[in-house]
Amino acid sequence: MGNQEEKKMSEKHRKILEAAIDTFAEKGYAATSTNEIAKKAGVAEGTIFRHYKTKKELLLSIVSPTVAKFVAPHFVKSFSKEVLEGEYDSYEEFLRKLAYNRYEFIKQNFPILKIFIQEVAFHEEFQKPYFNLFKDVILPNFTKVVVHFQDKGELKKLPPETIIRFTISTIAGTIFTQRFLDQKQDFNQELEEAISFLMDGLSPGQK
Amino acid sequence: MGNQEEKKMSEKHRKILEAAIDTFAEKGYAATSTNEIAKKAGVAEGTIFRHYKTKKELLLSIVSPTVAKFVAPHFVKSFSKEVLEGEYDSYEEFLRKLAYNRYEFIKQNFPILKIFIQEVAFHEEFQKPYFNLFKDVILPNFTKVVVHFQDKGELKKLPPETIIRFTISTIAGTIFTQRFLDQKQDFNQELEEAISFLMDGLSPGQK
Amino acid sequence: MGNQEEKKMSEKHRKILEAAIDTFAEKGYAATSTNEIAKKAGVAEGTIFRHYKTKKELLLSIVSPTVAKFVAPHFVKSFSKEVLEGEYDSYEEFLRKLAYNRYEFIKQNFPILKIFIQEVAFHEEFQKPYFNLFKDVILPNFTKVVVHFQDKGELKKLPPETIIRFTISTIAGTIFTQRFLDQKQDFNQELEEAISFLMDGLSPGQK
Amino acid sequence: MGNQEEKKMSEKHRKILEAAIDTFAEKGYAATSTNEIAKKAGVAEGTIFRHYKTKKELLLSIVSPTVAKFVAPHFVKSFSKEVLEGEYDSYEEFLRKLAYNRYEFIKQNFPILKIFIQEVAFHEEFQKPYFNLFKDVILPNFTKVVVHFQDKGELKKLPPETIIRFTISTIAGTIFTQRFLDQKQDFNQELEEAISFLMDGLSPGQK
DNA sequence: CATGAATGAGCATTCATTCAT
DNA sequence: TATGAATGAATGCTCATTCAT
Repeated sequence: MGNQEEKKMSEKHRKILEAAIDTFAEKGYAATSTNEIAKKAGVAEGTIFRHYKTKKELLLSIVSPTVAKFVAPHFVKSFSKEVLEGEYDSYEEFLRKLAYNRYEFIKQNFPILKIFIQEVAFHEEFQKPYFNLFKDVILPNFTKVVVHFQDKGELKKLPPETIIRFTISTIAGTIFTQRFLDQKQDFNQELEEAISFLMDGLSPGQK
Repeated sequence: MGNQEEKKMSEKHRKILEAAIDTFAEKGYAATSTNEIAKKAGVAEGTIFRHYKTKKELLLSIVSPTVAKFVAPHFVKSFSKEVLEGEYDSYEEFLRKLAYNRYEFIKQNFPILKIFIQEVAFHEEFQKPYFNLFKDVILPNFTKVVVHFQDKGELKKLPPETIIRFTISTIAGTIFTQRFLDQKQDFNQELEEAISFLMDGLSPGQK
Repeated sequence: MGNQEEKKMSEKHRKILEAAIDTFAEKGYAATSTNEIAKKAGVAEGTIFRHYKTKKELLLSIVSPTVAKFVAPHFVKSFSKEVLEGEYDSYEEFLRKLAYNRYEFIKQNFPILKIFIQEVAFHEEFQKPYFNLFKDVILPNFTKVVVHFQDKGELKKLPPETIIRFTISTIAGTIFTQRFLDQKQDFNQELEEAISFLMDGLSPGQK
Repeated sequence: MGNQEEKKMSEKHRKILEAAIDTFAEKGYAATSTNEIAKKAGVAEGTIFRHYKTKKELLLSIVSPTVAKFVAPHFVKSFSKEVLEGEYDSYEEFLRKLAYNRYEFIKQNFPILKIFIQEVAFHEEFQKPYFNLFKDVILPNFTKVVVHFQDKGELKKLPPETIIRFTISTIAGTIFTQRFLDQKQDFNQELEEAISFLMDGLSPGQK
């Protein structure tokens, strides 16, 4: 969004992209016709195919870069000890940074992420690369963080994937509720409740 | 599944239903053609429209009863004090029953529930009734349970919806992980970990 | 034309075939649109595709059986000596039968053969099978005939393929001229001239 | 080919022409897109239309001059008696010159002539002028040659068009076979066989 | 209840051609 | 002269739906 590639685009090209995002998000990829996108973008239908060979290529060009960016920032840098100790004093602080950061990104790229979530089940092109990214990059790095704080005695000695699962479930549930159900609520407060729920549930002290 | 309505169905009718469920789940409603369903079911295309006026009616007839059943059993009976005290000795026991029960149901009706989750965003016919069911029946009854155990001192004095959210997030996350990622894991053990995480996170004691 | 397969066809199906033959012959395969065929046949465009999966399948279904029949009758039976001596007293008589027979067939199937000749250069599906049929069936059998009459002293001792080439060129040229240039001429007379030209050119006597 | 007009052409213009000839010959005019020509020529699609108002004009500009040249040289000069007696001692010598000459031309301009033969049936712009050229120039001049040698007693007293037909059929058949079937054969020898076949078939002696 | 031929609107995509740069 | 983005009509083909049998 608003990144370098879009700078080089012609007005019409940008309009096509916007129209496609809107319509894919609203009605789903399969139920959106190129005719509809063209009309909404104010261009001829043929123009779409000057920029994208197929409708599917249009979908990929919308979804891929944003999802890559969504997943990347916190985890692609390798989590050396310095990074861990320098950046996060506690698992609680790590959670807080993670949650706020992802929440902002979701707020700004909501339609594209919605398209991804809707379509990922139906397009193999999506499944493999992102599943691998998760398994090979995110999960190992996330695990390092968890082990680090388990070693410091801040977290229960559960399997790291289990702790990760609880963390992601709780934060995702909080963000999801905020977006879809009670958008008027104060997100900060909800998030702090989620964090203290998580810390209570994951701390070894009370066993 | 195997309920009364299906008993009355002709062989061909049942085949149509099965083919539709399979294909909708695999490729999505919009990307599935009635021709494809007919072929997979071994019937003429016209036969589908003898039983369902439109393709959408076929979708609704697949999704609606199952989703209703998914949502109903635990919550449709009004949760009077007797029910509560008779059936659940603790929030932990309630959780355990809830989780196992829902897990079994999901396992048996997975394709249909997948269709619902994929399509709910695109069909208003789905959104209102189920949103209302949730708001007017499930949430109030679930709230009664939570308040009941808050009164007994088993749960933190957070807003009940917050507790409900943590509960659902954690259990849904556990079931989801089981279904999609590590299907070989022992579900019982994972669920017990989730329950004890939840109880630790939601109990007032350790503050 | 008017054969068994067509008997089973619905009225609309037959109309599609007729319209396609007419239009392919008149404008060429690539320059003919399915829309045009549908209009000429008085059916909906979709109807064409109920009967033929693609436009190309329609072309093949028109051309293949007729060309097969064109090529087959004289040459598919293996030309044993009995056949040769029983059926043809002289090369001249063989020529006469061949020419009249092919001429009748061409007259009756002219548009389809025209389509074949126009399209054979562009569709590999045509080239291989018919080239092989020619090389493996027609040429060897035709060669037997020629050698037979060379042995009887009726034909020059040229390579049989050369004699075949002169024979085909002359007869094809005669038929072609008749069809395209002077259709009012008497074909019988032209053919007899061609035969006596051929016999004069191919007989060993006058060397 | 390499003539005056092409001298004045820009590099790009020449590339367009070459690409168009190749592609028209390979796939046919109607099945060739201007986009494809542009890509093969390494120019922008618009550039084609700087040089030729329409795709059809491009076709005409390719085919017309070459076909005109093919047909012209032997016959456009009016065949006065002096020409006849000066240039050709016998019908046989005339045939030999005609055949070698046309064969060389065909060899050098094969793709363009192929395009012409494929397309002549579908474009009226081709049919009339070349048919007229044949009828008004070639046929009368060719007839003069035939009559000349009939008067000298070298040829049968058949109608001249019949003799012309046998001549063209045989020579065309020889060239065609050489081009399409057995390209390894020695053309000279094949041609001499054809000529002696023609002379035997057309000489009055043996009647 | 079941068929399958038929429909015509709609689909993604390609086309020859235009035109501002 | 050459470009390449843009067009809108046309393309081959698919769609959900209808209906006579």
